[in-house]
Amino acid sequence: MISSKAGYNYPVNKPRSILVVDDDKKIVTLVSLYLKNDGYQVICAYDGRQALDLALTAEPDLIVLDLMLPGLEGTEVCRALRARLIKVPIIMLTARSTEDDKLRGLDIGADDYITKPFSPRELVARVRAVLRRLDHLEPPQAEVLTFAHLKIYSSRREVWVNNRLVNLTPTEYRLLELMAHEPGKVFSRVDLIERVFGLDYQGLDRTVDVHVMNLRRKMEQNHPTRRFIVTVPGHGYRFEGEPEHEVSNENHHIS
Amino acid sequence: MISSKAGYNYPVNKPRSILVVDDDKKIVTLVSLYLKNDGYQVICAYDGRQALDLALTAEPDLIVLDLMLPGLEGTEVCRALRARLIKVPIIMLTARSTEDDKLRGLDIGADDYITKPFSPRELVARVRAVLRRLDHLEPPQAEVLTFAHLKIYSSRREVWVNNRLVNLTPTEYRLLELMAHEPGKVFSRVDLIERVFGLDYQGLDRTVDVHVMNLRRKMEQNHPTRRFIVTVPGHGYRFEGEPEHEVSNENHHIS
DNA sequence: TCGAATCTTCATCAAATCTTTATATCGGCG
DNA sequence: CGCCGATATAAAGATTTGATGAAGATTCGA
Repeated sequence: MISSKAGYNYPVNKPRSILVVDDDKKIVTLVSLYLKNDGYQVICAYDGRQALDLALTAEPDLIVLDLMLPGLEGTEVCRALRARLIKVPIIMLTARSTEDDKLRGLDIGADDYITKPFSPRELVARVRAVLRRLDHLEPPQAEVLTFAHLKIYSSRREVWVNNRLVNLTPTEYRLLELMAHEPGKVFSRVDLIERVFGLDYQGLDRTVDVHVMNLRRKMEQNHPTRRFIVTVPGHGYRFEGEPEHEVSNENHHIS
Repeated sequence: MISSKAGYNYPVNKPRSILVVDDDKKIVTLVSLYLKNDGYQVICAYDGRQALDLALTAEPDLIVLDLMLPGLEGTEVCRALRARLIKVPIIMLTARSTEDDKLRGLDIGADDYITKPFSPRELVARVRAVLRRLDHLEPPQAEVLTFAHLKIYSSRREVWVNNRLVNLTPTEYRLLELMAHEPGKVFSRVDLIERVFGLDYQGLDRTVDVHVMNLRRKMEQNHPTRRFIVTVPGHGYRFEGEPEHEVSNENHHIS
């Protein structure tokens, strides 16, 4: 399997190979140049069919894949690979920067995306970042947290509410990610402070309130009827992952 | 400072005991104060010999240990305990913050260290963190308390009576959780006050009556024929919980 | 170094919660 | 039956808590 090559035990000295796929040859050439300059071996493909073949036979360590390709769409290539349980990291190139495209890329299993026009330098940086992440293979952490109307992509630290990107500060993101990992669990302000700011934090615990408020405001801007973070009076906050969780004490029956 | 009402953090189950060792009595006193305020039982020692004795006889759940001690060095105490395969978690207090000291502390089997001068709050936070880390390894304590027509989800702080959620105030929840942990045991009003509000509570013990009444009203709204909290005239209250009946299928309605 | 983004603190208000007080109820007992 | 101590209940007042807006402090990158 390809992914084993790109993973944990990969020899440090052997150069990584990267498959670059785009129907625009100029782009492929430019990107190859930069990647080679950074010490990678580069394989090229110019359509989807070719890309899929090479992905399977050459077993690259990473794929840079254009979303729109002649013959076989980039998304199809991605899906086909994932369907075969091939976990090689994929960075999507999206022509337009519509949110739809970005989301589509992440949803079908891409590890990262970058929108055209992009600087080759940034692409190289992202390649490095993705590979580094795999090498460290962080404590097994869900890469994507999915709930009704909410997706959290931890590889990019991105949060999407109702298919729209939410611009969060680092603190807000960490708060949300922490709580979303254990939906329903009540976190006290002290819990949150210790795990978001560290054990040596000196400030007031009321600070959490403000961050939660800002988080709510930003998220509910995209989904006014849904409250993701619920106050538990006297004790703290919790993330509600289930869309239909009834929180009233009215006299109705639960099936 | 963190404004958590003293007593809210008191563990429902058995309080943890912590051995604090330092030759500086002022430090011991200060640390003890903070730990007690967080709901721990504290034992003190002022030299290494005493520390080792107490560690063996009192069997504390955690030790806060100064590195430099008269008589027997902290490192020696630590080593001696580990040599006897005693795995009690140890947090080292190191006077200086040289990398050497830190490493030495961790090398000889400490679980964490903190360098002087330190904030008592940070120490308490580290104590909590170490204990939490250990708890994570153990089979988690009863996450759900289940009785006939009553479920208490402690991580969610939710109480369900007859499959309906009951909206409790913090005090009501704590009262119920405390008593439900020992069904049948009679709690005097003073017992309840001390464990729910803390030892420094100033009010009347009659206050408990009111909370019990509110608790009953809310619970019996969902199950009029059942009295969960029974009065024991002249003594206090006790929780009556029958173990849950056979539940074969979740998809039935209760009428 | 400056400026923008972010974080922290603070003041205020409304709502939830807690405590006290006063009165009602209950059970046992002479 | 009426008294007594103890508990239940309702209601009023006091306190605490959380939401929120805004000001000041800090951080970070250009």
